[in-house]
Order: sequence, then structure tokens, then C-alpha cells
Amino acid sequence: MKVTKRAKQPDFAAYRDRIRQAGLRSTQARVAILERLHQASGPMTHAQVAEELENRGFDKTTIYRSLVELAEARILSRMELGDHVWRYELRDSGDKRQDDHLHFVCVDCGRIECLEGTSAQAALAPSIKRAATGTISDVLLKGHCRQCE
Amino acid sequence: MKVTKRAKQPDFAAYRDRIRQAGLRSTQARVAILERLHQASGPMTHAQVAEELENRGFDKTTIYRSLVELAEARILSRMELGDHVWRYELRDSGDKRQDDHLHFVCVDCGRIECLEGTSAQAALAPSIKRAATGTISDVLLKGHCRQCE
DNA sequence: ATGTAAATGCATGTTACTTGCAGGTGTAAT
DNA sequence: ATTACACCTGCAAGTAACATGCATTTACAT
Repeated sequence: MKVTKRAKQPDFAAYRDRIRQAGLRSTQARVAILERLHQASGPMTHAQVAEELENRGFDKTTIYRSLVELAEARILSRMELGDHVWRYELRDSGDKRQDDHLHFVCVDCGRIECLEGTSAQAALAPSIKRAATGTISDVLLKGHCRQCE
Repeated sequence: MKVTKRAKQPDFAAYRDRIRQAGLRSTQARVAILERLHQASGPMTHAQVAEELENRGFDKTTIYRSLVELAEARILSRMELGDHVWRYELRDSGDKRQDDHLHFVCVDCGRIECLEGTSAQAALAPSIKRAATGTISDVLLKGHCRQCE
């Protein structure tokens, strides 16, 4: 499995456009958040983003609020991986399907892995989709990673 | 609390044995917890169990601690279904495989469904198991239930 | 350049646990 | 049955991760 590593440089102008297209104002805090998440190799917690950006003069509450707003605007995705902490990840604007990739979380060490390119639908056996009492949109896998098993 | 006379009654003696076999003392609070979870149709939160048992004279902290201890003793299973709240469920002592059934949670109404009889392994497409970087032991499905979709 | 609605920063509140400790209780050994 | 003592309980206080209220500041359409 290959961990996300974005090669492209952050494109500030593009971030500002995306924020505005969502009906939000393009503020320094929001651009800084997108920039930071762009460089992350996986989802980041509220606290991780806030701690880093506090050093650059942003308030923790602003970061918290902006993350929620950006997630509501579907610029970020917000997820809960079993440890009672929200994590945020930049959505790829281009490819819609790339957004709903799976996450695997190691219940020992807490490491998160993104299984890019695999949609929730493709991951499930057909029998499960028939058995489910609704529409499955998201799948979270838990287990032990190679280092921990 | 009403107990049906005919159908499967909770077996207090069996609960006491199971608690003691785990190296724990069989206390009223712990037996009451197992009894309550036995009658539940799905996983219950800390708060749900605590609120009910507080009326019967048990302290909330005791319930919290007992739930954690019983889960550590593998008499209960402890799960997080995406809303930042722990839920507990009685494990069936007999059938090992019955323990790892799937859960489906509706992201709209929060309803939890147990997909009994379907193991995590059977739910996944073969391709996913090859792609994963470790051993998958648990799968959580999220989506919209029939009422909400 | 300017008005105004949106965003921010600081303080405070909330939820869901988590921990510390004095006193009570279940168990094994007498 | 009694006793000893580690384990468990109840109460209070603490903590982590947000959530909210409000006065001030800022983005951006005009």
C-alpha cells in the first residue's frame, strides 16, 4: 500500500478560488489550513493542525472552526477513526471518486493508512451490499498493521 | 424492570462465573451490567447503561469503570461507531465467530444495526485483503438507513 | 475608499469520560 | 462462621476535545 504523497506545490491562488467558490471568504487561516493539509501524508487531527498554526499566530478556535466549515463546504473530509478524535483531509477537487477512499487504522499503534483508489463500494463483497439495510457510503477497516501484528 | 418469564432469562449464576473466570470479583454492579446488556437489542453507550443503573442505586463512575473492565476482560466488546461515544455489547461466550459481526451506522439518524452472522472477513472483497497492509479484524460500515435515504 | 456581513480572538461552557482517594465488600484462608 | 486484605465503590475533582457567545476585526462587493 502506498501512502499519499502529493508532489505538486501548494497553489495558493487555487485554494483561494476553491474557498470562495464554496461561498466562504478566503482568509489567511483557511489558506494556511489547506496548505498544511496539502503537505500531510494522511488525515490530521484538529489538535495537530491547531498546534502548528498557533505558532504562526492563528488562534486555536479559529482553526477548529475553519476546519469544520471547510469540511461542511466539502473542501475537506472529516472522519472519525475510532479514537474519539476528528481527522481532516484535503479532498481532491478533480476526481470525485478519489474522495471516498478507505482508511485502515491499526488498533495497536494508531497508524492511519489511506487505501487510495479503492472506493467503499469496491471494497465490499456483494453479499454485504444485499444484506445491508440501507446505502453504504463509507467503510472503515480496523486491524493490526505489519509492524504490530 | 420487567423480565419475561418464558423466554431466555438472564442467567445470573453464569454471569457470576464468567466474571470470576476473568479474574474479576463478581459484584452487584457488574452482574447488573451484564443483565442489562443481555436484554439490549444492540450496543449501548456508557451513558445509557449508567443512567438506567443509577436509578437502581449504582454510581455512574462505577458503571463507567466496570464497563471498561468487563471489556478488557473480553466479556464485553467495546466499539466506536463514529459519533465519539463508546458502545458496549455482550460477547457471546460460546461461538467465537459470532463476536466479530459487523455494525452499520446511519450517519443521519444515528441508528446502529448489527449485521449478525457476517464476519468482517466475509464482508470484504478479496482485492481489499490483498491491498491492506496488515490484518483486518474489524469493519465498520456507514451510510444511510432505509428510513433516512 | 467604504459599508457591511462574515470571520476572528478571547473567554467561558459542555460532554464524555478519567483519576484520586477514603471507605466498603467479595473471597480465600482460617 | 470469622477474618484479613486486596479489590471495588462512591464521591469529588480533573482532563481532553471540542462548542458557543460576543465584541472586535477583516474581506470584498460596491
